[in-house]
Amino acid sequence: MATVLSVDRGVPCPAWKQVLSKRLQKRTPRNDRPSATLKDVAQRAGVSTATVSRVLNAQGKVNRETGTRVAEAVAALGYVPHAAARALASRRSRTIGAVTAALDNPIFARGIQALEHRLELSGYGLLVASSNYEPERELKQVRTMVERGIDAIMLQGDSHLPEVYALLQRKGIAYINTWVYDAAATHPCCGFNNELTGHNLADYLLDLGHREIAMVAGVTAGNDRARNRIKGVAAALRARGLDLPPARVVERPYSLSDGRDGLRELFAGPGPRPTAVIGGNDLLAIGVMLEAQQSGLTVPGDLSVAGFDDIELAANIAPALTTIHVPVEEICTLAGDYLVARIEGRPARDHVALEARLVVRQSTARAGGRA
Amino acid sequence: MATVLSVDRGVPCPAWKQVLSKRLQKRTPRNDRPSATLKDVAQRAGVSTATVSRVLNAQGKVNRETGTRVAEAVAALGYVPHAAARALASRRSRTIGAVTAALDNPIFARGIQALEHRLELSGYGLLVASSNYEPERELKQVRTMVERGIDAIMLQGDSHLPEVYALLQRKGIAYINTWVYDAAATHPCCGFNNELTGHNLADYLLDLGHREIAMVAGVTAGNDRARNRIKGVAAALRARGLDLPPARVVERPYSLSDGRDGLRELFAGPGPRPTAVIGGNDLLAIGVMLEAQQSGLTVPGDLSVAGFDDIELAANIAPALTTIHVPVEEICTLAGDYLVARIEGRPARDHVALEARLVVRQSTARAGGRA
DNA sequence: GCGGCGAATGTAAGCGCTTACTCATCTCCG
DNA sequence: CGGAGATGAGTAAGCGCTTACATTCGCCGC
Repeated sequence: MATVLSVDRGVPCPAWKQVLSKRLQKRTPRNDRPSATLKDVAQRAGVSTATVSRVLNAQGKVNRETGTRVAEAVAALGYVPHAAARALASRRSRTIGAVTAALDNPIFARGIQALEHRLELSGYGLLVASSNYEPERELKQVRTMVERGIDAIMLQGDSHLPEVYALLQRKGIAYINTWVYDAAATHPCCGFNNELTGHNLADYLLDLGHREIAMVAGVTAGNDRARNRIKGVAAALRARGLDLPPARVVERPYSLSDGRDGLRELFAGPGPRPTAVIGGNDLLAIGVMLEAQQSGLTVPGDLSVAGFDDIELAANIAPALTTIHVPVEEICTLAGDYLVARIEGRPARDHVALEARLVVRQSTARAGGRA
Repeated sequence: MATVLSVDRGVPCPAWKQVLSKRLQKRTPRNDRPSATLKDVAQRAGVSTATVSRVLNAQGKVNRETGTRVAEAVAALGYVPHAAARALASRRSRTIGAVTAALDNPIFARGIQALEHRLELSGYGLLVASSNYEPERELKQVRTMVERGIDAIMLQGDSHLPEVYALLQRKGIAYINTWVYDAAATHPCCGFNNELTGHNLADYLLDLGHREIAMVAGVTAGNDRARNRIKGVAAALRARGLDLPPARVVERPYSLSDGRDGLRELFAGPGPRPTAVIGGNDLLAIGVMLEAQQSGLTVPGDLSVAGFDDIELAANIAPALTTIHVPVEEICTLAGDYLVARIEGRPARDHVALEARLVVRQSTARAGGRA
């Protein structure tokens, strides 16, 4: 399709993994120049290490003048505390982990970014990993994060391998499931009711007169959110005496091309063509929309399309996408609030509900009516 | 523009920060159930801690049978090594840092994800932070990462505050600048020549007959890549006796709406309207394209648009975007290779050039010709 | 004038691991 | 058959901090 034209000039063209180099680096032994330690600071300031530690940790209890002297020593020596030593002695690493399904879905990336901002405020670092929606991999990642001594961890969804919960509980590590809300959940969570949003979105399409509704859903294996969204849609249809047969639900990961691909499969299916397609997330929905348009259909004239998430593109593409707005920054910020509170021994609400609202735009219209 | 319609049902609708809770958590003292330590494992296996350590670190030197016995003890106790202790004793944290400009630009998120994958293979964790293109903030983040004991760090671009380089060098921490390549650079780098890609892209448009070329560039303050792309474009124009006056370059962050906004400003400027606009990255370019289309222009008929990066959307949107394909996964994977090699004392090439190719698609056409 | 108290600081015991050394066997040759 | 060299395992000294506990000292009330 796309012509690839190299107009490169001057720079040699190395293939993947072929590289240029100027010189080889010699091994730099760690430990080269031993950095200043607490002891050095203490010596220079003429106090004990305990006092320096107190100053650094702002525990009050220190004479103003002594504090100043220490601060000067710290500055003069360019002293940088050694986190591992601190973690070992205090049994706190001041790092929090987050395992996300996929960083390359912008909605998740935004969440991670929001969490990082929140944690930065409280002086925590953020260790990330992406599980690619594979539970086994998630477990492994949680495990290595636990080894790394994270103080708390943010998870996505609530269907995790039992070992994940067991490990976290055994180690007394605070955790929270995000993107989901269930008042009756046994685990802390912060998010919204995915099934309900699916239900609402389907209701809206039904109200527009659509009867032939299909979905390009996310892959449900190990993904409770995808599952629940489908469940909600199916329930809404059932409530009106309609059905959501398997052939009307195709599962795809989460890219634009997955969405395009999904629509082609739906159209190849048996029975009447759907008049409305719900994407399991905006990327899928937009993929569906682009595929429809590029195969000559108009949206929403010939096909209504809706999604979940409300990524930036949803509001900007033409036609703008009707979708469920997910307050991802809020979810992750609140999750950060929760984790920090738990670490620091403050009480925290462990079931937080946020609202994911339907945002009607131009990609949906009455069934049958052309635009 | 967009109607917001709440069809929420059942779930109360808390405003941002308003939350529901089921019960308050009691403080869980850390240290609750002291986890098994090396010593416990040693005891159970009837060996010394040194032996257990050797087994865990696969240093050979251990009898097969002893090894098995230790492994059993580890499993039986559910032993998880304590990374901080390990880091303190070995002076290696097995974590690497990455500070990116913005995680919510999908191209960067993909890079981080690729890096994480690479590091996972070698057993390293990834600490992330996003600087929002603010040098001061980057410095602060590098500093806290250094405190956290990262073994190495990946940076974006090559214009960092001198304190950043100084700190890293003083601490003997390996680092690499990504997204840039300069054979003569004093710092390790892995990427491509941004100026050259700007030059190539402009040449291509000039070859199509465009003379009125404008840019919606990234914000240049503290961003060498944005600066160099502009520089390349300007050089190409100059080489053909043309000019790139300040009014023809507007700077915007990196979102779709920034792109739309940028085009409006360009159109409001003096002189003839540009016939081709280059976006400082694909998000900006696509924003430009959407704005043009939604204000009644056709792309590429009335306006040619091109970008940099080649995000997934570029190939899928209509018309598909002509852009510079940036091999971000390769860049970050190679950067990971480099950092791991340096940490482990292996030699590594410290100037790696990759190619960023022009990919011609449908958003550009001959000047004057409608489609 | 003395016991007592609180504030400011020092002392030192670890936190859980790695690793340089040491030591005991065992193997293999001359 | 003695000793050099391997090999496998143990001993113990930290790594750089935090923190419980001890100490010092000035000051107050009676």
